[in-house]
Amino acid sequence: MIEVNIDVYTDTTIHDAERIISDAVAHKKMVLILGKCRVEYEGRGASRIGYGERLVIIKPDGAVLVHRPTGYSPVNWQPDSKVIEVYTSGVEVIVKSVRERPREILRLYFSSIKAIIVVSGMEDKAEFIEYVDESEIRDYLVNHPEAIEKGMHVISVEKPVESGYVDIYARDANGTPVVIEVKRVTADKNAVAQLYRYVEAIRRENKDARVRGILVAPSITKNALHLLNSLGLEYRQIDPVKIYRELREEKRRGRGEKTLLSFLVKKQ
Amino acid sequence: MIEVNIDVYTDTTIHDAERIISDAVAHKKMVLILGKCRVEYEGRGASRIGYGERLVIIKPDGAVLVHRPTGYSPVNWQPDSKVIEVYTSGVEVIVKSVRERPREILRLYFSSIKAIIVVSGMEDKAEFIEYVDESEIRDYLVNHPEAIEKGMHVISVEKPVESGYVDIYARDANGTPVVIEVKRVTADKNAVAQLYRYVEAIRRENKDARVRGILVAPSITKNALHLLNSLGLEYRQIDPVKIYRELREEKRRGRGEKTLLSFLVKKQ
DNA sequence: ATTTCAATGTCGCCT
DNA sequence: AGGCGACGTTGAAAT
Repeated sequence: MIEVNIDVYTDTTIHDAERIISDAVAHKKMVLILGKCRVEYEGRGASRIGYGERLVIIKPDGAVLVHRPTGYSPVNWQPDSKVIEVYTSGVEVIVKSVRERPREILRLYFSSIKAIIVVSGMEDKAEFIEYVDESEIRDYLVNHPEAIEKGMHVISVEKPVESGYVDIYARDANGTPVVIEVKRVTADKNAVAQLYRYVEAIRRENKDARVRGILVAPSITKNALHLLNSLGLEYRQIDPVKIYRELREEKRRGRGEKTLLSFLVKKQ
Repeated sequence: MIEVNIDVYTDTTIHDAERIISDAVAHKKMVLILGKCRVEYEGRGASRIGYGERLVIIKPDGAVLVHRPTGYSPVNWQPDSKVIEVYTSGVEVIVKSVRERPREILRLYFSSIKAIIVVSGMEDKAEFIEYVDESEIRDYLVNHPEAIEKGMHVISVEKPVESGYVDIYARDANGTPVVIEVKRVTADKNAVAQLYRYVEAIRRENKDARVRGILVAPSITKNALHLLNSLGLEYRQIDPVKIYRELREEKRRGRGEKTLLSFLVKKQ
């Protein structure tokens, strides 16, 4: 198994720095450089910035980031680059990063280098998961009520009742009213109490005790489930990630139908 | 004079790591952390990512960047944050960054930390200079309308209309109104739609259908050109690099003759 | 403080 | 590879 290895070089000579960086880049390692540099960029745009102390990151895939001491975004960068040349003028260490398509060149001129950190064997295979918010889950369930239960059909969304709003008000296959409360994260006793209040409100409205209450969430705490059961309410598990992917898929499919006119009608 | 100072810590215990990072953040130093972590984000959106080896940057202004081994953009970030808490569960070092307006929380859970680099006294006062931007191209065309078409004369610049601003409002050799939209990069359908909206707005204003629309850009996408043609609009190609050089030349030439008044008259 | 518009936007997906 | 739309867009200028 490969292990992360980190080499730190401080107070190097210009020539050592050139060799160390050059070597690391050649071996597709990640390099961090802390030093004073000026930067020139030319490509889609063109810019330059004089000497300042900066953090430069060169990633194994050729991405280059020049960070100033403040701010979220790099002052200069290269999203990726095929060729990274490292050389020296005798006085400065120069890093030249070239990107094709679009043709862009980034040049870093280091007048002094405080530290070089070379990192090899970094591994990050984790999947980035973006999940949906509650309203998106609710809208998805409105469009796919069968995901809650076969034969379910939606009557209204965000229906106002005494104590708030019922996320989804529906009827099941038998025509029995159903109050559906949606949570994006683990449901707790508060969520159960909320659902119960809404169910009671609808029962009073309908003068009918046969109103079901369903709590829809990715998970539920033990205590909340116990309370739910004792109140005669129900729980349906959903997978937000699955819904997220379904939504993405739907969005993607919908995009295809877009016509010239629909584009023009669209604001901006 | 303050000097840049760099402290590198490797193979620290969880508790030492917590103390070092906490201390550095408190003293508004820049911190680089190389280690294995998972990340949770919640705010405008919500995301999580499991354990992976990453580079985390905490800047003196509270900006936080979580970088994977590849790619330009951080997998998670905080543009700036008022509060950064560093603590430990005994097993993990946890960094919690909170941003107000919009309320966003970023949590990093380090299961192992390979290296901590603390940088203090970084100074970067250099000014970032961008050579040609859209407004410079626009101003160039305002001063050289013949570059667009012989006989063209400018009526107004940044003329406000319903849906935005017309870059250049002009009349051609025949006196016909012309709406000119300038783009510094390849024009796409958005640019065409924008121009079309402005042309329509001017037609309504003038109660005159004889309004020309010209999109000025270094290049245009195939679809955009097709849309442009079907809407009866026109395209003129310009070369930003050439304009950049002309501007340089003019600036150089003009420098000698420049008087206080000529400068004051000049926009911006 | 809010809104609007451009961006070396970047990124991912599709043609 | 190029077009197209979305983004936790970011960032700056104008309101």
